Amino acid sequence: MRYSAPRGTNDFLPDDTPLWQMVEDRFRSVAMRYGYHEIRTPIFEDVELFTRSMGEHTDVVSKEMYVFEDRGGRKLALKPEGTAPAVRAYVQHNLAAEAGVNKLYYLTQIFRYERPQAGRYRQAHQVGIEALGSQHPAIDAEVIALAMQFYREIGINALSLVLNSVGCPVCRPSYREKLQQYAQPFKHELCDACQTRYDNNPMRMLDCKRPECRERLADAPDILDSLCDECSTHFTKLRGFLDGMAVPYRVDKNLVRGFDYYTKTAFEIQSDALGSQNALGGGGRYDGLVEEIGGQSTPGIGFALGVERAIIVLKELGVVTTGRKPVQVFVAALGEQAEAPALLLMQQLRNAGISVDMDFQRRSLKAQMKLADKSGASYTVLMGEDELKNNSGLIRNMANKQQQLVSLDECCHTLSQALDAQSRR
RNA sequence: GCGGCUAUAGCUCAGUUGGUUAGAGCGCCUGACUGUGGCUCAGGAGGUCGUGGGUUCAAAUCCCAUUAGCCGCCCCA
Repeated sequence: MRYSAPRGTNDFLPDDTPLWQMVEDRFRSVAMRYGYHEIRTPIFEDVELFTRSMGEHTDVVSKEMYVFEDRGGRKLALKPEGTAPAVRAYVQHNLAAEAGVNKLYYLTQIFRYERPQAGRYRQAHQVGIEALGSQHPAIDAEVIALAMQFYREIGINALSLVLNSVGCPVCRPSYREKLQQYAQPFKHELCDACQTRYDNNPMRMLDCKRPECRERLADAPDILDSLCDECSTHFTKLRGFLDGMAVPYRVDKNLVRGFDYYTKTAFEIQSDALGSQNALGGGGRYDGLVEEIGGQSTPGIGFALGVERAIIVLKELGVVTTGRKPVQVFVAALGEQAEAPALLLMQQLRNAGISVDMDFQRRSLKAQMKLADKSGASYTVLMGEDELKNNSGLIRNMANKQQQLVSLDECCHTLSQALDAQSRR
């Protein structure tokens, strides 16, 4: 029997992982510069955490969660998103007791039972942040700026930032009613999905992609005209901050986010390099979520960005190099008597912080040189009969073929200096 | 969950109207160079033709099912 990875999951092989590491490293680096701290939460949680926070009528909750019961009868779910678990941990450990705003970042895997497609997998990776404890629009602006800076630093510039406000419990209900009233006369002409949305979540009709629905709803009431004073002021200030920071964006009154917990600010980052999965990431404010999960009423805002999608875009743009990282030194040992000295030298080099590899298949010198070349090593140390007679190794500079016989005691020091000089260049 | 396209070597792909031992390029191994990489040349290894059934004298090729990937819908990261 030959096994393969389950549907919708991926193996990331040594040629892939350096690119992933680059993306992850730069995300950490940007998040740190914005004053965020890493949080790690379990890969599974109580099912209820997600049904309560995201809303039981959302697709993710109603038909995409990996739900299971453990041997103790607990109803659990593999996490389908990162916000609810982070907020749960925030409440559980009373992080609110800390001074100031809690700024958290995470890198996580998420699980959703969906039909796989490029950029859409059953096990996917997200990086995200959550800022808890401020309702000031300045934090919204900072969160959005962070996301855009992250993309810039990994090498993605051609993006559109789409912005909207989805209101709050004060103004949203009346807007929903307005929308229903508006659509009521032609409700039966909308697609099946929209007819369901009409009842469950009328705002979702607005981002329907069907041309017929779009046309019918083109002149629907604008949520931005229906915002309460507080939401309206918040949105205006946010726009002012973004303008001030020179973060370009586009307001789209039809942008609606998928989960129920969003309030006020909603944003999405899109790329043309992706197909129908054109959202690289998105986020928004969730001022009611902490309370919903059982904490003190606390405002919050965050985002989640899809790592797979970012990597698809990077490859599409051709701005990145893939492949393994080179080692610095390769040791070519000839014959059995060279094995022990070779191992010793490698330990010395590694203790000195230098990456080293050798051949472990007892191959010919020629074959070992080929491996050395493939490994990307800057230097190869040849240890054969002649060298060992003199208690030495022959250090070969792979770039210019210059060779130098150096006593084994000096090899580590010599290589270390040569590599330093090289990296300074 | 719905509709469609695809599946041949590690990778990218050829494979005529079904017709003997299924090919190429790259990669891998060996040698030319018995202790020296990249270039070149010469050899070589490697394939249950995704899987299971069926039609046929004969199937990589036609039919059905199944699995997986991709495209659109849906959803979203």
